[in-house]
Amino acid sequence: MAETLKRNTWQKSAVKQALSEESGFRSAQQLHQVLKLSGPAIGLATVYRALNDLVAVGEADALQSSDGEMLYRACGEGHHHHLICRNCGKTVEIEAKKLEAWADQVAKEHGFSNSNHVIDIFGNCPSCQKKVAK
Amino acid sequence: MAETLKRNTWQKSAVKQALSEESGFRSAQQLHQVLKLSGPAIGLATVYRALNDLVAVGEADALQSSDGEMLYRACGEGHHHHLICRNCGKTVEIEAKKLEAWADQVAKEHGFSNSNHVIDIFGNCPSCQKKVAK
DNA sequence: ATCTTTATTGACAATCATTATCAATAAGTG
DNA sequence: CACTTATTGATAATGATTGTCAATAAAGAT
Repeated sequence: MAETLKRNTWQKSAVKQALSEESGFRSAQQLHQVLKLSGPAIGLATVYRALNDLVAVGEADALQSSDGEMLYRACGEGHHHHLICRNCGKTVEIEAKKLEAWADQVAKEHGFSNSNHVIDIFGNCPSCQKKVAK
Repeated sequence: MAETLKRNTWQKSAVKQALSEESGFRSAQQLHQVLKLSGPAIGLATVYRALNDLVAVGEADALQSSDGEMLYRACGEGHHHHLICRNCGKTVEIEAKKLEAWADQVAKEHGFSNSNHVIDIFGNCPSCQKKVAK
């Protein structure tokens, strides 16, 4: 019952803002790098904790990358999906209203509530294809 | 070019069969346990290698569990997606041929090659909804 | 069946992301 | 200001997965 009360720290704010300034998904490690550069020193463990808090409160979405890394993205402003280059990380935003509807529909059909979804496409972008075209 | 030729070993067969005898998704570590019990000693690394081979050849599907473990499942009649309960982890397989096509299509439109995609829906399954319905 | 080549194995070390520890710090409150 | 304790952060610990490399054993050739 005792709702362990949360305190506001500049670290939490920093993580939250850093995440919201990124357009796509970022790993905790990436965010830590960004934060280390653009401000006071911040601990890696703290970044992880802040991100987990954000996800718990629903202010961030999380997904696992194909290589086992956890990726985070600021949540809220209506979400879109991404087409991501496996090589250079370049991302293209994708509109997919139909998919949004489809996802919710499927969840309902199976009696699932509060549905969320993760839809991302990975591939090799044009410029990276040229480079690899040995 | 040089197609590194594959050899048949009892270890590979054992992993393949062990996986096919399981109904759902199993981790490499789990399979290793099973194999250690029901047969000659087999190395953990070997299990990982065998599983990766199976996935590469399309005889197994792989996905990441929410706690970062890689899970494998026998057979690979094309890949499908999942509806996953946030609470108990129960998963429902989803067919979505249209989405497969859509994903590839989108990738092509943007000049991306070798496209992959991740489409998963999260929610609270019926039975978990009851429990939480405090 | 025996020899040869080299893919494969397996025990263990090495990675890498993430979590746990725990003393020191600072947020919120009276 | 003083006090309580959530939070931080440096570091150790964990745990899954991959790399290493000498020893082993497929598959083909003799």
